[in-house]
Amino acid sequence: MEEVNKGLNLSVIKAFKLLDVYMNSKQEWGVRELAKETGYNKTTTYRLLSTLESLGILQKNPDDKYILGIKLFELGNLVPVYKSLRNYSQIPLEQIAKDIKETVHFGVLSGDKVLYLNKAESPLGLKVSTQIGSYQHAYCTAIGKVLLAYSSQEHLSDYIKTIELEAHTAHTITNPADLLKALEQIRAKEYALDMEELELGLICIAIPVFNKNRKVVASISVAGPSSRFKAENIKSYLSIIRKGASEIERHIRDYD
Amino acid sequence: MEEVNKGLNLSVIKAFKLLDVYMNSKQEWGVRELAKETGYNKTTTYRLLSTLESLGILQKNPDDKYILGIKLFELGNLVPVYKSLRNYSQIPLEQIAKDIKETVHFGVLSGDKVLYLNKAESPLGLKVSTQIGSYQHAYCTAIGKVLLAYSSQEHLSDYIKTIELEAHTAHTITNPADLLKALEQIRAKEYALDMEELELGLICIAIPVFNKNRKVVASISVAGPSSRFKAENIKSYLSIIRKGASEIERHIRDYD
DNA sequence: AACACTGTTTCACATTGTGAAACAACTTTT
DNA sequence: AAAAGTTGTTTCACAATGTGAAACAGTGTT
Repeated sequence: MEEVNKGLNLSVIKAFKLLDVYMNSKQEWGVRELAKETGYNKTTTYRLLSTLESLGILQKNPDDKYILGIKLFELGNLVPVYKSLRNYSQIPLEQIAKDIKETVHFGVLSGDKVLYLNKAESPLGLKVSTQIGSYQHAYCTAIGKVLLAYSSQEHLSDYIKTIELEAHTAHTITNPADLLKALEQIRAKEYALDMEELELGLICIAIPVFNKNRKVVASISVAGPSSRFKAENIKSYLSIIRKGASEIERHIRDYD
Repeated sequence: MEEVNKGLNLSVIKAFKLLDVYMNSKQEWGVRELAKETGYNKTTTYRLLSTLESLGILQKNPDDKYILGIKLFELGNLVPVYKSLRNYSQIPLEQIAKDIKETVHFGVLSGDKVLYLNKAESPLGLKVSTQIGSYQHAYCTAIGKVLLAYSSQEHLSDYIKTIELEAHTAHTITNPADLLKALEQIRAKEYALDMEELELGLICIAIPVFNKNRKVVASISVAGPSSRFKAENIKSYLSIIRKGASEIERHIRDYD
């Protein structure tokens, strides 16, 4: 229909493209609404949605809108990829969140973006809250910059070539040369700062998590409002995060 | 092919049936292996797997076996169903786990089974560890018995009629009349015990979580080895769990 | 060298999915 | 109260799409 989808099952592709729509926007969709969004015929959309509903992948609201169903939650929790990372990070992240009283994130580089695998939220009312399983740009987050700093030379040069460094705030790094310089500093200091580069008022600090071959497999960050995040705290924050990181590292020594 | 699947998309159904196989057993499957398991033709299976792989729903191991992919993890984390329950339970569960030093589970009744929505693990080495998103029989778990005890009369009589009360240990309740009597006691005491009914050496205690209409929407359980779980602790455990439950109840008053 | 496994491609066949249009059950507008 | 919007759902003729036996192409084992 579009390109050369050699021998792939078109219906299945369509079904998942329907589910994909839920990633970027609303939680509830009607038949015609989804049909317009995807460009599929109403009837086709209707039947795919009915099928997904019969499987529990989608479920219907009282007002006939479709939302993502429990079966999908269930399947998602079975995914073994990064599972050890997710499991072993849980308790250390909670400890860090408790000690620093800010939200802690744990992520890996998936393609060109940061994938958030786990988190532990700040006990305070004003806090950062991110969706586990969601993605964020790498160049304007502390986690992302750590992971970029320690990724391979080829991946990095590919990244620089292809990525549009979009300004999210006045502090976002938008110049490739500046980004490379920043990454070099991160490698030297073994931590990254995000000083309101993604969002005004939001500051993050991140460090790498190594496996036994000193390959960086993930990154931990602490994120909080600029009102609480003072320069004099960085040192103590780093030692707390590093303690958590080495706890994780102990368990994932063989991770690759 | 099987019954009257009025107008449903067969390819999509097959694709998800392939994913379903991952729920009950292994994490890695080859093409022919999955074909045999599902009864589908090798070629059909191969093409469905290729399609799912191209979507990131599955991914291939170095040895050509398929495992569940990140995309599925991502989609699973988007599911809004029970999301508020999951979110608001996190911190109270952690607090309970910290206070009691045993693993804490949080679940709802989904169909005839207990669906585990969240957990907080014991800080100790010897501990219970359950897969979030997984299911367990209701009649032989503390959470399940609580949820059954507070479910509607119709649902309960349906349950009793259809469910086979299989003995997992010598302590499992296998007689419908005994189960009904046990549920009655649970309603009277507002908590349930599982004295090694699912697994030898495993003891659980569970209480209901109410919404503002006094409808039970979930249940919290504490699970630990019989060596640590003494009768004299029950009272103090209950008060700790109840504190957590009321914390959750405060947030989910309107949940239905 | 023969066998037993994998995953993959081919090709003739018809089952299966398709989409315009009609329908039914609703709100909102006239 | 009628008309014009919505919505989800069903119909039906048509062919595109998915199917599966068999052949192929790799690996590892006997």
